[in-house]
Amino acid sequence: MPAVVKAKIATDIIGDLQERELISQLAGGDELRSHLAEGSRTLYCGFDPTAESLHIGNMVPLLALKRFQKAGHRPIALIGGATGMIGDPSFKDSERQLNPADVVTEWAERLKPQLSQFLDFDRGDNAALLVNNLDWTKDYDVLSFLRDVGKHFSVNAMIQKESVKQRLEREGEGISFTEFSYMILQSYDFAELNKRYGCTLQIGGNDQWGNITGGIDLTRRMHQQQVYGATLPLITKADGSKFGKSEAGTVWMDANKTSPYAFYQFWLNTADADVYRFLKFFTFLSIDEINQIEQSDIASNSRPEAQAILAKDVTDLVHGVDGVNAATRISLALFSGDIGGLNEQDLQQLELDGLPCTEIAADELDNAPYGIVDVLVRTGLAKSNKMAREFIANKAVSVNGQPTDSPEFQLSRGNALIGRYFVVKRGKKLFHLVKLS
RNA sequence: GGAGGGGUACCCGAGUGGCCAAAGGGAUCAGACUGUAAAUCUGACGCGCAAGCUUCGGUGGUUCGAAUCCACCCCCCUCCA
Repeated sequence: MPAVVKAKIATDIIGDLQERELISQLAGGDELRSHLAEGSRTLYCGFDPTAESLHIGNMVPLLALKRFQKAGHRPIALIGGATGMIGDPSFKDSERQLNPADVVTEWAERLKPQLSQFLDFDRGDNAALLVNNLDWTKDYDVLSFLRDVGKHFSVNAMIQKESVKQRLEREGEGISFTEFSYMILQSYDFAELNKRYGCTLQIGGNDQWGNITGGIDLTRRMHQQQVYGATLPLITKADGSKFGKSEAGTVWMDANKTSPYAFYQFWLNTADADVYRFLKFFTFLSIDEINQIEQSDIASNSRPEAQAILAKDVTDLVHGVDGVNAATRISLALFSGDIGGLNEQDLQQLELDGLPCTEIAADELDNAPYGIVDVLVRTGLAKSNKMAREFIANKAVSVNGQPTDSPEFQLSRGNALIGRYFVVKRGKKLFHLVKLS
């Protein structure tokens, strides 16, 4: 175990996180505080490959790692190549299907760049690390594992964990041994990271409490080391709906799954009741700065600025300055610009910037012009012809900035912008670009 | 293995031979109001321009007519063994 860097750590990171309402539970409490105050410590957070991309729900723990790094500690981002093969049962109400091994491998691979972009890997003493728990589990044989690791776990204690209780107690539901073992694997990660890197703190979502305390116990038993844990709250919205979904579904961090524009729009649409909390959760603005924004929004008595700041900051964080520029460019063009007056370059830029786009062969259109109803369905702006007609009847559709009130309206070269573009709008904020090719 | 209860649209849930494309609520979507908020109000919410067509766990059957009755099958829940 590397010697602890004795440099005095100025920031009370736990206090800072608490101020941001980012601490749910602490294992270790005051002792953890002084442990962190004494010097640069190593901490970790795991991310299982359960999808091909991280989503914004994963940002809270990921940013927390970054916050710790900024405070002088060393973060480890762990990819759950092993745990992802098993599936975490914590607070899940039913057994889940195992993902195929090659899929998990592929997803794990995709996590790497997403995790890396947030952390600083070139920062002297507290440069971040990226590890994969498959490295220390894949060649561990069953008998040794059961003897060396399993022996430290009491099933009596494991079944007391709140995270699996409903699976054990609820009628008609069960839990396979496979999922039940998940806790052991994750606990072992903590012990292993403690041994390898002197890692003394694990952070994770609220639902990870049981797994984290499991790791604390195991590390004490295997390595006689006192380690700590902290959980972060589940992000909630004031209106009770689930955080992280837009009308298009999950908001992903992968630009190919959720464009920077859509990402930016998601944050821009944050409710007033949530936005100042979200600034604390998702940005690195100080509490003072956030309070100042809130005060000035209240004082101005008009449209608050907080949403724009949030959207810009978070988009910058995930998609970089180019992403922010693309997103704001589109937003400006669509929401406050004159769509009919966009020039060719603007329109091409909209497409490049990630506005949803559908191509229609131009000669196809010459033979049989597309009615607006068809176009709405084809672009996915309406689910059925019937819906499309309803939208038109409700005056909810416009083409190139011109409201369309007839279902007979047809797209043709004649009414295209620069002869080949249509900006179709449905409702107040849903846009689609149609391009003739 | 025995006894009872249940499976209805995205979710919850009413309906027990025709008046049922199926009450009510939630979610969702659109419009008005606004700030690309919230709240509120209005409307839509299986498919179809329409005539009409396809839905009530599955498959057959009874009937002029079935979500509703009958048979068999599948799944879930409760109690007993």
